[in-house]
Amino acid sequence: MFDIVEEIRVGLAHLLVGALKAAGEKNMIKVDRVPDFTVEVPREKEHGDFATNLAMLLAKPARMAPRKIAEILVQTLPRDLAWVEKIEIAGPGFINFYLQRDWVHQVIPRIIEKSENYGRVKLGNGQRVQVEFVSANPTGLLHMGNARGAALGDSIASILDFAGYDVTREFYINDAGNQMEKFGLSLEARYLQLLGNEAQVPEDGYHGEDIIDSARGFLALEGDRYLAADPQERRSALVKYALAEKLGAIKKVLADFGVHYDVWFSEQTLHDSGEVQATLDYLKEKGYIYEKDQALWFKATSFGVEKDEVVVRANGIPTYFAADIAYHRNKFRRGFERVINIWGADHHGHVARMKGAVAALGYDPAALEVVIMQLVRLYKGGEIVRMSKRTGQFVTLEELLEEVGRDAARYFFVMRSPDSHLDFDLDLAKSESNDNPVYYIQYAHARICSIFRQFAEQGGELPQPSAVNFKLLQEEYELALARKLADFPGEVAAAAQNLAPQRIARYLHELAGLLHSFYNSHRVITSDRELTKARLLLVEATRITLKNGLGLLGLTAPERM
RNA sequence: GCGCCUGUAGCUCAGGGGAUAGAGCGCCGGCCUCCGGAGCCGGGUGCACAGGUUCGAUUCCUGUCAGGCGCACCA
Repeated sequence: MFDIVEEIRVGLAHLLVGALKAAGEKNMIKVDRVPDFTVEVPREKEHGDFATNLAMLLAKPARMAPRKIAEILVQTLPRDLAWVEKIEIAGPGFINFYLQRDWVHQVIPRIIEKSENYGRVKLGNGQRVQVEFVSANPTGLLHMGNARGAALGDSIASILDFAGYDVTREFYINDAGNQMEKFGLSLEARYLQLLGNEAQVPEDGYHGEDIIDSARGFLALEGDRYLAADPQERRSALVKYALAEKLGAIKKVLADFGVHYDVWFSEQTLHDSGEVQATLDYLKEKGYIYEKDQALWFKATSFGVEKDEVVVRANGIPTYFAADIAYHRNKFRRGFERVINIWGADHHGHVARMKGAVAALGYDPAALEVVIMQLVRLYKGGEIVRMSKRTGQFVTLEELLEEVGRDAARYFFVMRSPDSHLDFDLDLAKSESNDNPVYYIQYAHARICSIFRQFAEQGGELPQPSAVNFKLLQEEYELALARKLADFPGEVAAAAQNLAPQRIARYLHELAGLLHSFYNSHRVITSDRELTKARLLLVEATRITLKNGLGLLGLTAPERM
């Protein structure tokens, strides 16, 4: 563990518990148990480096005034704490710890030693986690919702990896079921139209122009020889061709977006391998399946869900839900201890029954975690752009990448909570992309690199940390910067625990702000050689932290901009 | 009607049981011939409303109001 802040917190908590016990033995404070207190970093730095609410929590059980309790605790604490400068009792009964000013200095050599691993924490203990995200229908292009899911899922996966989990990124390909029928009918209509025939894309089919492109591609390859073919055969050939093409396009645009998967999982294979049937048989055996109106139903109500769900239609074809149950069984059988799905808000109704199904399969429903992200609303020219595939009027991820670029797009999607609706103003993103906060962060990184280039031109080399006196860093901005650097591992842990990449985005923005403030107040390279060395390593530690954090969000850390 | 998410500054949004609630955009005013001005510094009567729990609520709970999304033998 390379988290200084955490070490100090735990250390202070132990000391406080010790003091409470000692006071108890002397009958000065009488309580049955130690309350669930916190040691926190106060928001106001006037309140010290760390503060605890222990005394206030003891007030009631000990039947004493909190400030009185605080006094006793402080007196009982060991006196030989060299690293603590002073302890104060403040406000309603906070105990504030002021550490020796330079405690943060030790973080700098640690960061440089850890380098690209600075910020890694051992939260996951190698636990196997699967993150499934995007999983868009391979019948079209990726839209804004998919893009948000891609940025979120990939960042969550990266953060979990950094937090010590064994992460697998997976894309579930919905290449089976009803939509494949519609896909075939839509392609067929376009194909026939291209050949000058009368044909209509079904109303509930796919009306996007990309379907015409696919039909055109098929036509170029196969000519008109499917004109007279059996319609079933014709559609099958069209689907086979278009599916490969669509999937290829999806893979490519995701790669351009910086998203790479470990596993591409085909729904069809679940049907072909008999896993869907086997899963249904298993549930039936367990008594969770019954027949009604010629359909087979899953007893979701046994798991607190409002109503039961059809798993096999009256026509004998299993539903999407049946396949999804089989898919989740497959996931758990592969040994994942945590299964995380990133879903759009329009799928939230699916969460409860999916968890019910997981429970029915004999797995812990809590092992399935679903991050629901609210939908993206796209604005253009002050008006909402509909993203419906039906109208064929949606902006694709590809277009977004062309217009605002990968870094800006990814940062935009990840900077806010998944719970929050996202209004994406395309005009703003296009016309003012330079104002995007991502550049602010990247600029901090580039600035530091620029200093190093400057220094190298003068023949300088980065010093070894052991040859540097970090205590020379006493300016307010220097200390604030070092202090912020020390927070990084804790931020990674918090982001991982809450599946909240926006915490990293905020952290980086704040860190970059401190670097810019420091930069504008002090020069790194000066005639004072010792101070120059210390500052060079301070900004080097900052550069490493920025780069690691940007990496977690899938953003580049440019050396020049 | 039922369920999930959301109501924080002019706008878009972070944050979060504590001691003085933040950022970006926009607006106004400044920045030393010096490491990159995509930067810095200064300027803010804001936590939807009403109850409850608590030593302490903007944060947790309940209700009301408002917005979004679901509630298929679609996926």
